Amino acid sequence: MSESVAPHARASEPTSRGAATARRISAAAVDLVIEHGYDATTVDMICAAAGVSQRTFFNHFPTKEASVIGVDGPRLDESRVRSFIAGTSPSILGDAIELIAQSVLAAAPDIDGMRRRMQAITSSPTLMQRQIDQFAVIERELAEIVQYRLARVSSPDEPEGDLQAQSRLTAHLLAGVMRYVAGAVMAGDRAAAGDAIIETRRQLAALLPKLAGG
Amino acid sequence: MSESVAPHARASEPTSRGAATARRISAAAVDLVIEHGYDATTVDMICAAAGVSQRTFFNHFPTKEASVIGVDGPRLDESRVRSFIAGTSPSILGDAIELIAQSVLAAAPDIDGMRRRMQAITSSPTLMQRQIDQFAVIERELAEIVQYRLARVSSPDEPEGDLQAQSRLTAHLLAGVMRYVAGAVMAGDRAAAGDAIIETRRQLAALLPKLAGG
DNA sequence: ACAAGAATTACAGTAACTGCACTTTTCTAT
DNA sequence: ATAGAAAAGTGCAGTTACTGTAATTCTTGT
Repeated sequence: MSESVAPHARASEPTSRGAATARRISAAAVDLVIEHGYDATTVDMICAAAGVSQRTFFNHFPTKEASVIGVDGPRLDESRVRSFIAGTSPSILGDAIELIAQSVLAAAPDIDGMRRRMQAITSSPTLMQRQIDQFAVIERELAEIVQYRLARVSSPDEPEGDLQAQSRLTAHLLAGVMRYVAGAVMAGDRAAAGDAIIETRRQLAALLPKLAGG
Repeated sequence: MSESVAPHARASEPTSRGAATARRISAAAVDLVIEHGYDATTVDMICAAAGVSQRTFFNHFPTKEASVIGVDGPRLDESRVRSFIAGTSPSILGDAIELIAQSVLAAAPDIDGMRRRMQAITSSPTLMQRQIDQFAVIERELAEIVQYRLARVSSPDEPEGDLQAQSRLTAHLLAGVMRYVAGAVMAGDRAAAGDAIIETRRQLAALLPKLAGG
């Protein structure tokens, strides 16, 4: 049936038959979106390119968008979370940015594939928006983690409700920062994502005292 | 044809014929979404309730979503922007929150209608997401405004590029804060939106020094 | 080899949205 | 007041994303 199922990029997992076609579909989607743009790419086109029926497409991906950006957003790395909570650096926000960035990077086994996907995503505001939304999913998780760390630098008589509110607030703040980073990277302000993150930490360090009113 | 076009709530503008039907459609949409939920409400249902053809519906609203949340997001009030820039309060973030909140409130002539719309929006995660996206539109505008204010509390030898980056960052941060406020209001943590804003300012004042690393 | 189960498929249908050509209503100039 | 222009509304046909159902083709353990 299928002539070949991509002879390259077979690094770690055996990946069941189903997952293989999912990757084939996703790859086709990314390619077509890069070539024609998101709106001009129909599901039928993707199916034809992947050698698959439309119904199979929707068995693997809930939406056309998902076939390009992926089904699941990034997850926070368990061990990195632990060291974040235990961290003593004065910049909680900076540490959190690092935590997120490292987790995302760690979850990307295929660098080249990720680069292409990024390229496809930047071609459409819709996709960029969804990508950002995906990041927001870890917000709740993040709020919980920040609360532990925040408790250590707070005065003991501060009510727990405040601490919880501040943690949630921090998580939303972080989402804003990540959004800024994403924007900076996509706008090409910085060559690599790593540079953008370092730069953002620097700006943040200079900015926060002003906002807080030093 | 239409039995009556809502005999109440005719306060200020004459509002051309076209705008009137747009309001009729939107009102029908909000009502139906509150009753059946967003997904279970079809465009055809809205059209029937508004006494309008489907084609007319899409002449007034680009999407089904727009008929519920509105076409345009909030705009910043001109005079309030001026006094924000001229402000001397130590909390820039706090002032900015106030600016946004007041602008949004000022743009809502019909309190009861807004309340109903809010109720409809909260019934669906999709709609909530779109509502938040709408807020993001003023981000660019906000970044420009913040830059003027930020320039006054920065050292004169700080490069302008940094100032610009920090302004943009602040705008994204603010988007995060507004998102938090929206979430708090919708979750019913606070009775009124005004309370939520005041409370958020308080939490922010306590939080920022910790994040900055005092 | 064969039965159980997963993967894929065709088919038919719903719902959002668009372009086009047409009718009706409203506004404006005389 | 009335004609003519402009705006608002409509019907229809078509595209595209997405879903349910039931039949069909692999894949795999024994």
